[in-house]
Amino acid sequence: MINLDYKSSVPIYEQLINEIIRLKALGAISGNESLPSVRTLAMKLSINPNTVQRAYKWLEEQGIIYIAKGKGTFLADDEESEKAAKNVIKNNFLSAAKKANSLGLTKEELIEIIKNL
Amino acid sequence: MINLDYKSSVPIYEQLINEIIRLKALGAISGNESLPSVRTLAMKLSINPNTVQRAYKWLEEQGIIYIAKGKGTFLADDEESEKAAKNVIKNNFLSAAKKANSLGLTKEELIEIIKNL
Amino acid sequence: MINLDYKSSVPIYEQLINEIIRLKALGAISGNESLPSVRTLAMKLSINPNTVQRAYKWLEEQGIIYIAKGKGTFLADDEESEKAAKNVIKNNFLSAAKKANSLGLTKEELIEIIKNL
Amino acid sequence: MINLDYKSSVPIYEQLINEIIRLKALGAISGNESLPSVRTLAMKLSINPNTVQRAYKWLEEQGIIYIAKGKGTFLADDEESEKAAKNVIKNNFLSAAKKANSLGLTKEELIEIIKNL
DNA sequence: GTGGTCTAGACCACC
DNA sequence: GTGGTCTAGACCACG
Repeated sequence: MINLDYKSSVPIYEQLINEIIRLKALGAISGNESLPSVRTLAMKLSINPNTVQRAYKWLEEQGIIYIAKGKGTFLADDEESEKAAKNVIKNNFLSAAKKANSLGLTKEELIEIIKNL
Repeated sequence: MINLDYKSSVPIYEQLINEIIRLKALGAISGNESLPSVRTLAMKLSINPNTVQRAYKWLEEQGIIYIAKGKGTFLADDEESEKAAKNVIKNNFLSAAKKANSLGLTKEELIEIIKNL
Repeated sequence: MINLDYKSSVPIYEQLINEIIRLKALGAISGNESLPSVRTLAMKLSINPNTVQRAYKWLEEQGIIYIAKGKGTFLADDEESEKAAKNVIKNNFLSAAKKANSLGLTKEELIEIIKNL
Repeated sequence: MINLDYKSSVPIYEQLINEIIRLKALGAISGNESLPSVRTLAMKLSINPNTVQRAYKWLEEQGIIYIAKGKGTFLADDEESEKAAKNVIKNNFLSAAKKANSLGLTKEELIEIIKNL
C-alpha cells in the first residue's frame, strides 16, 4: 500500500519514489511484476499524472524499473534492481553521514544513534 | 573560511548555516566570539544581506548564536551553543538514518557504512 | 476580514499572523480550509508577497497551518491547529503576566483586570 | 541591583526601565531618593549613556521620576510615582489580556494561567 | 497555478 | 555602526 503525506514538505514525487522502493524492499512487489499505469496510479492516489511520471522516470534512470513502451512499466530484474536501489539509498545515507561527521559528530556518536533507531 | 556553492540546489542560506556550524565544530570560531556583521559578510560572500540575515536568524532560533540589536551577532556560550548545534545535526542525521532503514538497509549495513567513512 | 495598521510599529507580518489566528478563533475560517495564495493575499492587502509568505511560514512552523508546495496553503486539522494556536497565545499572555507580576502587580490585581475586560 | 540581559531581544533601554520600576516596587529604592547620574549608571552597567538617557527620559514622561537640571534625577513623590508606574504596567498587561482574549482565550482560561504563575 | 529563494535597495530602531 | 522589516521584481521547483 502506498502512503503519501500531502502535508509534508517532501515533494510528492519523491515520496512516491520512496514508497515504491520501500514496497520492493518489503517484498510487497517483486521482480518483473508490472506497476500500475501512470494514469491509474495517479487516479488511485489523487495526484497529478505528471507527478507519477516524474517518479517513474527517475526510477527508470536509476535502473530500478524499466518502461516498455506500449506494454507497461515493470520492476527491473530482481538482482539488478535490488543493487540499483541499494546504491541509491546508500549514497543518500552516506552523504548525510558525511555531513553530520563534518559538522562535529564522531563516528561513535553516529553509530550510537543508529543503534537506538 | 566559508565556502558556498552558488550553483547548488541547496539554498545559500542553508549552506551558510552549515558552514558556520562547521567552523564552530572545527574550533575556527568559539564561545562568545563575534560574527561578521550582516552587511560585511554579505559583501565578502557576494550575496544579499537578506540571505545572511536569514541564516543568522535561524541560528539564533536554534540557540547557536545570539543577536544583540545595534551591537552585532555573537556565538552563544560554548556549552549552550555546542548543545544546540549537536541537537540540530543529530536530528538531521536521525531522519536520514530512519529513511534509509525504512527503505531496506539494516542497522548493520548502516553501521558498516559509517565505519568506512 | 483582515485588518492591518500599516503605520503601527508592530511588524505587518506579525499583525497578519494575529489576524489569521483571530479569524480562526472566530470560526471565520476552519479546519483544512484553504487560505488565499501568497500572491493573492499580498495584492488584496497591498503588501509584498514576501511579507505574506513570512507570516505563512511562521504559522506553519507553529503547526497552525500547513503548506503544500505547488498546491497552496491550508489550515491544519481543527484539533491540531487549535492546540498549536492556543499554545502560542498562552505563551504570549504568560510572559506579559509574568512581567506585570514582577513589576509589582499582585495576582489579585491581575485577575481583577481580566474580570473587567 | 539592576540586571540586564544583553542577549535578549528586548531593547536594553526597555529592560532598564523595567528594572527601575521593579526595584521601586520591591522597595529597594524609594520616594525622592536620587538615582545615579546617566554617566555613572552607564559605566556601572557597561552600556551607552544614550541608552540610560533614553530610559530616564521615558520614565520622566510617565511621571515615575523627575529630572532636576543640575541637581540630579529623583524618584517622584511616592504616591504620585506609585500611581504612574502602576498605570503603565496595568495598561501593558491590559492590552496583552485583550489580545489574548480576542485571539480565543476565555477570561476563565486567562485567570487560570495567572493562578499558576 | 502554487510556494521557495534570491537580489537590490530602502527605511527604521537601537546602541 | 548594528540588525529588522519591507518593497519590487526575478527565477526556480512542484503539481
